[in-house]
Amino acid sequence: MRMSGMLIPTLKEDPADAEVISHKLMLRAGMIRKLTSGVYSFLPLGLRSLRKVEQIVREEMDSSGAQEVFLPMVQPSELWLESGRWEIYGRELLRFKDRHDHECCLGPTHEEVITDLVRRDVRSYRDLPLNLYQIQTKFRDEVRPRFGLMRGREFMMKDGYSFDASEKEAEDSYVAMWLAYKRVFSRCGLRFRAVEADSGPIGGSFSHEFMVLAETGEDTIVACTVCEYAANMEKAEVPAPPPSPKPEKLGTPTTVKTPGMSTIEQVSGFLKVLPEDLIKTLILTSDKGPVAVLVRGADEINLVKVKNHLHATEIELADSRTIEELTGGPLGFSGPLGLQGKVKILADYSVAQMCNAVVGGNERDVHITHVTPDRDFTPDLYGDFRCAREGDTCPRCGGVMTLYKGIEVGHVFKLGTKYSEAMNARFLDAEGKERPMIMGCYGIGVSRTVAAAIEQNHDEDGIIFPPALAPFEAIVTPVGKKDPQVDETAEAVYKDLWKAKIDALIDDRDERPGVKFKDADLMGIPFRVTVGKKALAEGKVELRNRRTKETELVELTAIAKAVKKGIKNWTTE
RNA sequence: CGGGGUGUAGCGCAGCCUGGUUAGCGCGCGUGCCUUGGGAGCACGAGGCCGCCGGUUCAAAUCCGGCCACCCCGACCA
Repeated sequence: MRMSGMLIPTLKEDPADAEVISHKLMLRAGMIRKLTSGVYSFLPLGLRSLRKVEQIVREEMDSSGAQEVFLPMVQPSELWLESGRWEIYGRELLRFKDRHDHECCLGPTHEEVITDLVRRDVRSYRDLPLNLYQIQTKFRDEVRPRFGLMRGREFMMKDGYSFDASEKEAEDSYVAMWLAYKRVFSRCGLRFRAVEADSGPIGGSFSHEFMVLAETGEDTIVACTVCEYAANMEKAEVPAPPPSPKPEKLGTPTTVKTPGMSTIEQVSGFLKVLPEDLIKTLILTSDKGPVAVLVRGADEINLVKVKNHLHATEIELADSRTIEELTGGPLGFSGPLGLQGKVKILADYSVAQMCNAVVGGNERDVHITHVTPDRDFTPDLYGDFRCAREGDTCPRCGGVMTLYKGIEVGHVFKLGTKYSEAMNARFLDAEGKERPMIMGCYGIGVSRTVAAAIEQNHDEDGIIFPPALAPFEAIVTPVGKKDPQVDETAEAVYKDLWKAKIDALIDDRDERPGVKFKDADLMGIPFRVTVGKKALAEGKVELRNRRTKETELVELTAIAKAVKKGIKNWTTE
């Protein structure tokens, strides 16, 4: 393509309303423009990158046996009432009425539509397994859209759904998608990890998130430095530490006045003890009743773990009134002593090892020191209820765990029979028995993947696209406008690159070299072929790598080959 | 939804507190000259419902009230 005729409105300055780097750079490179909050137009350059991701996804889905379909974006309320999600989905689901007063919504996801489609036309186990996917715009009316394409309301998503006749086959479908996703993100040239995610009531390892590693990620990943184990923070297991003997001599519980000291920092500072010698007592309410959870003062409670342990669907920190009713003391002074029998007490494994700890006194301005678990109180159960920390032990291999920030770009999830039961998607098995299909769902945030690639690959000059996602793989930059030989050579090089099936752009604008170089860098084109008088005198052109900034002189006749080689050997550190 | 902030030319901003000529600056844009290896220079020029509605005033970008939009923090979130 010729740059002179293209709409690539680059900007010198950062737009004021962009915060994260991918958002700033996509706006500056002329890839996207905002229409309204969380809704973006794709300009030619942005669309080309989006299409690159789509194409990779398409190829990998097709080659793993999935079939592409295209489902409606406008959906009738009936389907959502049937699945039960019309009531529970909340305001993220954009609802409206058509001219006949019919309730509709914009599809935030397509379980209902796909299940409806399949149940109408699939009756026999002979038609299974079936794996259908689409690449389409989704709309989720996010409470707070932010960070450009990272969390938009309207975004491009690949969503796929598998239908199987047996658990075994459903697992096969899941694994096939898991492998396809690994290939997709590898081909995109991204540094990523597939991490175990919370799968709620289904349990097991049937939910994986694909995380692009980037400092600006909203999610925290816990990964082993030795083995392959990686999980998101909600899910990351923390194994019970080996039992350690308690000292012979233990202090006696002593009541102390701690006026106005309700936080861990205040109490530990006031009593001159370390936060890890405090026991934090959190009162929670859930649909399974109230519960008290104990963790060490330095640890964070993991509500998802508690929720799963209780088999609850809702859980939250109790309000001050509930705390006073349950413990007799105000918020900030709860402790395990005297709570036994009143409320179920769960304690993190690490609490069992503590001795001479400080706990709340269940009374205003009172704490109790020298409390030792299992002597002064006994929890109903010890378990894994805290968030993992840097340096924790790996639950698989005993290695050391470390934390990363990540951007979720993909999610594979075993759905089981949740939708097939609710919506009656059944088939006849070999024995002629009617059974619900077993489903899985698989998503890739296509537009988010482009943004994540930029978060991971940029420098002070702009984007550094991996060739697989770059809007163009190479840009031909003639410099020295007055020289017809330069222009003619640049044209010839440009045509050579196309002949070699390289996605090439030629900067044929009447601009000074500096402007062309800056724009090429900003757009993140991986390779720049500079055609200038000096090198041309020797029959050569310059080939520059956007990432390494290294330049080599290449014979005119060998330039296409050199670019090909560069693309093939591209590495992201 | 709670808290904070911002709306002035395509982009980035000043002016507002302390009301008063034709509302400024940088970038970008157009024309001409000049220049051509890292966002050149000079000259001329186009471009503004000062977010919207109302109020105060002889007079409002500026003061007051309401509304809207957008951004950030939090809560929320498959």
